[in-house]
Amino acid sequence: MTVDGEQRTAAQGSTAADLYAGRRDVVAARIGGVLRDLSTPLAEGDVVEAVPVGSPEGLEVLRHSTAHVLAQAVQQLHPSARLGIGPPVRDGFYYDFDAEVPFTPEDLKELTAAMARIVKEGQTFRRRTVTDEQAREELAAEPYKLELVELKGRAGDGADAAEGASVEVGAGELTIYDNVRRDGTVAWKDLCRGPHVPSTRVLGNGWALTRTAAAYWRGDQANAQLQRVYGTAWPTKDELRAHQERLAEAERRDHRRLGAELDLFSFPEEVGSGLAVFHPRGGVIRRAMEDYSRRRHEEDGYEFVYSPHITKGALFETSGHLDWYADGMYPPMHLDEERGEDGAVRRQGQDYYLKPMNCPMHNLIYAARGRSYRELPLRLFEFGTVYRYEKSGVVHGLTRARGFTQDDAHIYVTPEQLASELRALLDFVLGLLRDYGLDDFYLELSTRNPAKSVGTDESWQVATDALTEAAAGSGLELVPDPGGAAFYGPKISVQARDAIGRTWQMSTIQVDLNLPERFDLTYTAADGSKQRPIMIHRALFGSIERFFAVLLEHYAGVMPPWLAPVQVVGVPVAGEFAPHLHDVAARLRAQGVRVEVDDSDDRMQKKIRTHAKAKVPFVLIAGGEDVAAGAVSFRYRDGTQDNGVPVEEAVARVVEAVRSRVQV
RNA sequence: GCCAGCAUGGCGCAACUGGUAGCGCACCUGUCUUGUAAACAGGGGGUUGUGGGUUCGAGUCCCACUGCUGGCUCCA
Repeated sequence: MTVDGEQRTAAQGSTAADLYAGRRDVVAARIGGVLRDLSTPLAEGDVVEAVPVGSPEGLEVLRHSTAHVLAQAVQQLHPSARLGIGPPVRDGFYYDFDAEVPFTPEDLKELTAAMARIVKEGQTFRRRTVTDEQAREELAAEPYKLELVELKGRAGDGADAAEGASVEVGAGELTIYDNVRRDGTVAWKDLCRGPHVPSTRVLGNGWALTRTAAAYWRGDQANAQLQRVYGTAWPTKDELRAHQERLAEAERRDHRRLGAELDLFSFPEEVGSGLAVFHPRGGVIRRAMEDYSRRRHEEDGYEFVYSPHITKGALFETSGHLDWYADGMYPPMHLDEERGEDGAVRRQGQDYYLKPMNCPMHNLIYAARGRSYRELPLRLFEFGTVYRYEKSGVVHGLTRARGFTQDDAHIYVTPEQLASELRALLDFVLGLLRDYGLDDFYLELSTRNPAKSVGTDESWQVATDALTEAAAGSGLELVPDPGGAAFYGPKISVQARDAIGRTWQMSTIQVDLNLPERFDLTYTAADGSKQRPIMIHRALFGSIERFFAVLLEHYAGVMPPWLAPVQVVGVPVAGEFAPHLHDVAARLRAQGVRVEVDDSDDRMQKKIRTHAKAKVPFVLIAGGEDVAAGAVSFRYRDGTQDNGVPVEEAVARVVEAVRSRVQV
């Protein structure tokens, strides 16, 4: 047989476990290309590869096995709990249960203790094949597992019955895993495709339960709600700790936390859920972001428009938004209705809606007069604030708000212009994102969902082809997202990875042949005929508030100087040196630098601490030596110093850092 | 919207099984002021998210609402 690329012979009846007896890190084997348990007997000619616990597949096996131990613990402590699905997920696993009483944090502690006992006991996972018949019999008390068995019998193989279901029932035969105690008795069993680690001991102490949550059976809101327990699992305790440290780092960067700490924005309860107010310091950052974007758009041929926040409902009937998204819109205000004394309507009222989108307004601007092909591409841009009635459970800081401002542009082109405009647009978008400090991207192509879309197949094909071509031209990885498009057209979205590796959906570019139709938009072509323009929707930040949050988390609040609320603070070593710093500050201010001098009666060390915590990019310190030399001393945010820098040079250094938008 | 948890001065937290609110930072006042992350002293500030209930008595118990957190569903 072939073992990890080498020819070897093995005794009759030996297993993969025998081959890797000396390697404790091997948790499974790939035999003939299929992931199998180590206990699998080998046959002549088998091609065997080790699956180490640290490999992506090894981690999945480890995590899935940990999920089994969790389920065993749950049924041990809560015998009436019925089993749902328990797959591995990123960094860990979950298992869903139909439990009479929802789990509490205390339950989590008890479950952890019960799991630790099972792990320590060293139960082995034993695989056996069962017929559908046997499975139905053995799982008579597990209605959810039965449902998976039934689904397997129907179209497909059941693996697509629900997210994660593939770990329970694979293609072909059904298998049940018994958890066997040392004395040979069966502690617990579960319908499962496997494979599993050989013994619960392998799990060691590299796992932890993290939280409980509710989840709908098979991911459908119409189904029963199950109790989900999440956990994380790693090959070693050190790796578990490292993972927990990464979570702690993400928490330290949380924009909601930094927003309060740095006095940038808040969500007053009096205003309403999901509605932010920006404080002066947050306002500076936001304005710097917007100003730069505005300038770049001007340079790239965009024209700026403005539109109201509220409109009559008919506009959203024309656009189709009321058909598709009425639930996500704030309910209408019914205005102007008059009734007689008999209660009968004398004058018909009107429904007004807060706008959830800017595009219908921009279409009206386009349609305000006849358009010539000479005007195209016509690029209309607006920082347009929109309002969406997000469901209460999804509102999340600035990243999922009920009121937010899109940097929204609609570009009207002739069919001939579409391809080149898209290509240029993608360049423009990526370039601008890089200027804000993001530089690791991939693209996603969201295509038509037939159940949720309007328009002809041809128009969707044209639009999708144009986007695919533009994406290919960028050289970036393109991930398909079938059915992910909005109702009016396909889209490319730019996904950006931040400083700690998380990905965020940033810009979107959508090609739309449907709204121009609905709004009956036309232009006069060179031959005098009326033609239909194609519309491109694009948002670069998506939402300014959300982009603000992403940048804040990306930089962990340590904003590059051009975005920092206060760019320079002068700290005199003693009060008598303050005038020197005020002179320096005046020179900086004349160059547009946001600078303050700390005249408070704190001691110098305290002032440094204060401004370090505020993450001010440049602290300029001046004492007797600096004044005598006509210099200042730099203290950077990482604690490094550059002392005795001549004032002229210091000013130039700060101005250049701001101008070039570098991080310091 | 659903499930669970949480809500105490601006921020972070404390107050045993119900006995009438305290600390640190921040803020204000005064004194102090020479080299890179916290000088010292004093002071002000909370009807414990809102409304109702139980109780002799509620920050602590119950109900509703509002908001937040973590998931699920959703995200034009």
